[in-house]
Amino acid sequence: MKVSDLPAPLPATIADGVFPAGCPSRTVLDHITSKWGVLILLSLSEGDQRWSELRRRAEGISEKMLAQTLKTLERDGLVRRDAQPVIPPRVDYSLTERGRELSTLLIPLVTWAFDNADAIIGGQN
Amino acid sequence: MKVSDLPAPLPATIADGVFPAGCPSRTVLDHITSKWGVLILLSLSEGDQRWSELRRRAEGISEKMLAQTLKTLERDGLVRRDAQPVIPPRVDYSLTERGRELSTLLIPLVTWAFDNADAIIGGQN
DNA sequence: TAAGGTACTGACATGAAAGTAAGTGACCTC
DNA sequence: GAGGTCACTTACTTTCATGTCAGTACCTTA
Repeated sequence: MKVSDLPAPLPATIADGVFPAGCPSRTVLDHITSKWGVLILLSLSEGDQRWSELRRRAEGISEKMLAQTLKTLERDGLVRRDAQPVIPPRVDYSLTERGRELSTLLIPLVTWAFDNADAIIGGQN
Repeated sequence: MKVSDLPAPLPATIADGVFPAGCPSRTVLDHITSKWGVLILLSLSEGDQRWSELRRRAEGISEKMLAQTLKTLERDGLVRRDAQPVIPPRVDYSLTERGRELSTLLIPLVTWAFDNADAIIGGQN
């Protein structure tokens, strides 16, 4: 094993503690690691999408959860909502700069989960 | 259903769809993005730790949740449990190779959340 | 005339996740 | 022999995330 294989050290604030309860970072972490949050962010990292596309792509999501998750992500400044006043309605969702930043970190994680899923779940007798 | 049963390999499958409901990768993702799972993995990335140390560092966790989370992570092959038959008992927890791999992906994410938390939460009038 | 697409919202139900609190066993110290 | 330490387990309760379903407003296609 090489030294370079070791994980990068955590910032001292995080390392010691792990980090405080009730800290905003916990809330943010909860949002971005939520069941549907990850999926939405990932889906949008592929490009702008409409409500109905997201609904299809985040397989299994209910309309209520889609609305709720999008609202949270929008409030967090990760997703942009662009409603056009046409009939029938057309609403496009896209990542903000911050959202794109986040998705670049999320992608390796999800890719890893995807690659290791069989070994992890399969290896449990 | 196994991930390896899916038609296309990696980028395409994740990109398109986002990925299937009921897929093992969703389960794995749920484990590693769980509220306490992240904190435990992160804490252990700093080095081996005992039960009581983890309890302190993952601030706010109950004993029940600590036990449950550790069990899940152990089953997933991410955490190693080393119990010494001494009195009083001493149990050391550490990351497996797979766990260390994962933590290298988790750290940038958590660091990002930490760095952006104030801007995200604060920016919501 | 009816059915379907589009992007939602709101009321209600439920089930899983999480918290609370107490108990356990083997020993050691006071 | 009372109380403390350590690493848990178990039973019970509460909270919250999520699901289900119905409704809205307007237009298009069959």
